[in-house]
Amino acid sequence: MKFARRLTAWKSLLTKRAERTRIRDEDCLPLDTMSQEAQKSSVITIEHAPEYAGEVVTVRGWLYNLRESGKLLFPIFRDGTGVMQGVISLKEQPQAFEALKGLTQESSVIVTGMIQAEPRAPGGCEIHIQAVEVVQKVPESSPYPIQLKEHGVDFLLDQRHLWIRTPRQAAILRIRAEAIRAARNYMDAEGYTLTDAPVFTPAACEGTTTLFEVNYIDDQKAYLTQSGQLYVEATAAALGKVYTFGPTFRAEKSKTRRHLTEFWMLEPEAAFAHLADMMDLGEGLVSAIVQSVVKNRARELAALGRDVSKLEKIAAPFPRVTYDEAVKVLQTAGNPTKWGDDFGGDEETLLSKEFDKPVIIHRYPAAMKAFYMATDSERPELSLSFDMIAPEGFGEIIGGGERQSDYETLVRRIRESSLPEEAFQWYLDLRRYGSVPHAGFGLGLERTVAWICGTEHIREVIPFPRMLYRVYP
RNA sequence: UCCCCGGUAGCUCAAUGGUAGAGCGUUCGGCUGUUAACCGAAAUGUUGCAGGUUCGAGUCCUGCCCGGGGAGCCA
Repeated sequence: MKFARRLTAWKSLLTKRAERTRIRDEDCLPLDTMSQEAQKSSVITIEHAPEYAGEVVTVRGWLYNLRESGKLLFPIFRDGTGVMQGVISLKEQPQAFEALKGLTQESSVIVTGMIQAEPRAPGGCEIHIQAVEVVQKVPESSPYPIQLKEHGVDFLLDQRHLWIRTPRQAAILRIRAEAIRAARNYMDAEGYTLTDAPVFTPAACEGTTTLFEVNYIDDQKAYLTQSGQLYVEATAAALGKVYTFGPTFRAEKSKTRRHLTEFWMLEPEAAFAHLADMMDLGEGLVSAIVQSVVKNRARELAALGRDVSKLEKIAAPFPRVTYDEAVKVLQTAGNPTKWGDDFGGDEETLLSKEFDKPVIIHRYPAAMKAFYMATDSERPELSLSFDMIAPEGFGEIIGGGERQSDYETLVRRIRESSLPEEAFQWYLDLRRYGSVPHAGFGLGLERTVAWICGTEHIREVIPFPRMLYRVYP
């Protein structure tokens, strides 16, 4: 009902805007009218502009801001790779001056001019404009809604399709891409094969209350996956060492800065692997991701104002404490946690503040972990599980452990968890036909990227966040 | 589901129960080195919705809607 109401509101808002935004023909220039200057000069991206000092080049992008000072204009252009200031005087370039004067924010432009080092310009160089082609002028009657000033969260999320144009958001999305690339490179180099888990599933992997139910063909019900875990166990028995990387969905009624209803997980699984192997893999993976971002996305981290010295310290090995020890640490710090309690956000933050690296907590009580988790043979009340908590209070980024490989125990755990046994027959086959010890984990991409970027809220690190009561745009 | 905070111009926010305002953006004018430029002027309102109290409600009361933060749960 809430969605329906909001959708109606959005539709009327969009209709109103469309009425205001009728674009006139004279606002647009066909691309074949490119000036002779533009046709002669080489097209470059702003990130490489300093390398072209002294040369005449063409930049294609959008007008980010325009400062006017009489017969002198200072437009700032952005092209997705960065922003660069331009300068133009009425006296020297009257035609281009008129084209730029009064031009509205986010109008699309093709600009030709000479790159010059300029200490007074943000970024250290600027373009002395010789020719401008306005590809599309944003009409004054409906100016670009996002200004160069503070905005509220609700407004920005409604404008997410435009918000991602701002330099800060663009930097975050580039860091996300780098994190994904680094993670896949690391997993591939470790001999893991990428396999994909289905998005439609017949039953729950985690709790049943957080499933998104969808109508499948012919009145069947299906559910959006909460985790690729069970499928990756099957492919591990087929290929040995595997991982999935894809979206997962949880209908948790959670409104916190750490939650999305749709988020991406990287889930490795290896046959004949044990808890310690996965803790090693997890710290190696996280180190590789962080170091790759530090090395290849220094500009973006600087744009975010991130303290890179904290990230530079992130290298394996990470500190490891058992659940038993963690409870003692918390109690010593005056926290009321008792043995058997799960750790909430406060407890995680308290524990992570003890270290300047992610901390691994292992061997949680079996009662608080999922049905497929193996138990410690020496202390059956403990599970062979581990979590990795990010520093600086960014919360749990990895959860995993060794899987229950015994058929009878697994059947009993499925019954105890009130899960539909028939839906898990294929999964139980993995214990009928050549069951082996195996282990894996899930790494939450957005929480990891949020920590690396130091963002206040996880919603900024995914292009189009899906959250409780928000599926637009 | 529960607790706390909020909803006023396109945006960010003001406004002892007593004439709804400012800055930004937009429009018009000025300015040859601006840094979210600056200076001058103009236009812009169903104060989330519905009731109630009152001579009078943006302000107080009740209900509802919407959003934010957090708890539980989780990556």
